[in-house]
Amino acid sequence: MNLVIVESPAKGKTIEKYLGKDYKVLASFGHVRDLPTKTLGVDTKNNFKPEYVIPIKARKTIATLKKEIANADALFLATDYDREGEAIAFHLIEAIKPKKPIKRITFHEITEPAIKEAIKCPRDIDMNLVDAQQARRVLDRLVGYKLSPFLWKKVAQGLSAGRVQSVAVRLIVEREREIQKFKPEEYWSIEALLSKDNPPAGGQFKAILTEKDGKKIDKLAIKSDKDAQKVLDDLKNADYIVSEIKIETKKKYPSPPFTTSTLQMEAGTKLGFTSKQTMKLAQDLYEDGLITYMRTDSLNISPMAMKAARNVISEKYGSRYALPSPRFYKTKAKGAQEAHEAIRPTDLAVVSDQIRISDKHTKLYDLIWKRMIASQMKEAEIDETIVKIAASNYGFASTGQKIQFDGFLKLYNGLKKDIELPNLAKGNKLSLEKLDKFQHFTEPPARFTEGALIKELEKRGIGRPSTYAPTISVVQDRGYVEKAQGKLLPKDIGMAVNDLLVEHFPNIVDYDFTARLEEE
DNA sequence: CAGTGAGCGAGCTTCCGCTTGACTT
Repeated sequence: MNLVIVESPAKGKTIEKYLGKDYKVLASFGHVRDLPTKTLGVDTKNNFKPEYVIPIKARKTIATLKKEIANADALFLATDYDREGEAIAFHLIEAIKPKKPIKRITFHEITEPAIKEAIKCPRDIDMNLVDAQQARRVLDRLVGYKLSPFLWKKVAQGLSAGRVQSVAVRLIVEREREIQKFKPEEYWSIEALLSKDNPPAGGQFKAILTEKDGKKIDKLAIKSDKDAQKVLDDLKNADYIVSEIKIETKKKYPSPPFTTSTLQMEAGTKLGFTSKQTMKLAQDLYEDGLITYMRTDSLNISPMAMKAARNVISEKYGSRYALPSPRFYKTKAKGAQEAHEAIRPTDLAVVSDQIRISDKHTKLYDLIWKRMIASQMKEAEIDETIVKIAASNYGFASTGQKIQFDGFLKLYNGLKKDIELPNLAKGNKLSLEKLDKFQHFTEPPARFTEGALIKELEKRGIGRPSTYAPTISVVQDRGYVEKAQGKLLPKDIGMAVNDLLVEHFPNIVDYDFTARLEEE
């Protein structure tokens, strides 16, 4: 018998099924050793040597694993293929001290061929990766456990600061200040309602003023009612003549399948779930074997699932919606480690009607299913007609849109209505039905929603899939930030703490601190 | 002699990232 250790018990069950009776698969339930919580646990005078303990929660796990390894011939460490996973494998050895052969194996997807292949090519623990994790851990501890007491002394008991949470607060505080100092700027737009001469009936369409004396008019160029009125006066006796018609076929491609961050964002905007709620629902779906792992930064899809998607698309929507060969996506997220697949249904034949846990589970599953299927559907083709219209020394433009082929839009993000223009030709004379001026004001930047903040953190490489939702919670629990109408805004204490940290520890709350840490 | 207050020491809070139950509301 061989013992295989993975991080997640749900994953373990699946893998055990693939490996058969010669293998027993157990879970470590995440990390099994960590720095002590009560003390710093870092010897700053001795090359920052970390002191590790086995947390109470992990003691039972370790006891079980020790017992099982005694009966096993060999130990396979199948923790995740990333920095934390490598460290967990290392700590498992340190905590168990197995007297059996140890093999480290890795895979990017939980499919039978991937697992069987992994078992065939074991390797040693990569100590460089382990050391990178230890450095990350020690640094986070030093930052968190040195800065937090500084705040207890200067501001209030129980406050906290850290590499990730303090930057999150900073983003929210600085956005709020931008909004506060924002001065709205007035500007005007001019819109003509036109129709084709002979016959005048029907075929009306709108055109926007875009040019003057052959030059583009800046959006903010017309600053007052007086300026706008002057344009209207100038155009009093103008003839409106079609000067140019351009038709372009544009392709619109589907979004990639979900990662943790995009799932949290989309479930927030489309379903109104908080990131915490989304993760809880996704966890349930995962534990029931309905979706792949939900804490991931990878856009990869197993070849088997690609094929399955193609079949579903051909069957449900017709083969012209299927792609001749699979579409691959590459992650743009800084520091992505891609230990898992993207988030997708494990069996694409299961549709949301069959999910009978709760209404919310059904909705989230439906979103994941559609996003996955759409990502392998053919792109949409949209004909865009741009009409330019000359009116004395001014120029107007109107854009028409016609969907030639809906492709993935049939399933995801819906169809926008066609914008119809009458049949026009260069030189056509148009009659003016109405000429209007509209007042506008520039808008301040928007406050962060949970999703927008997660997107910003991910873009900067700050935080990981497992910490986005907890980070949003902690900045609220500390009283730094509150949510109003779904938007995050700083409270006084959040602003005060931020200013103090920026003043005394500018390099640590710097937006690029994490990026530099990763590089170095 | 009761009440007040200064002074002192002990004990508590805290990070990020990996994972779920076992708790409480």
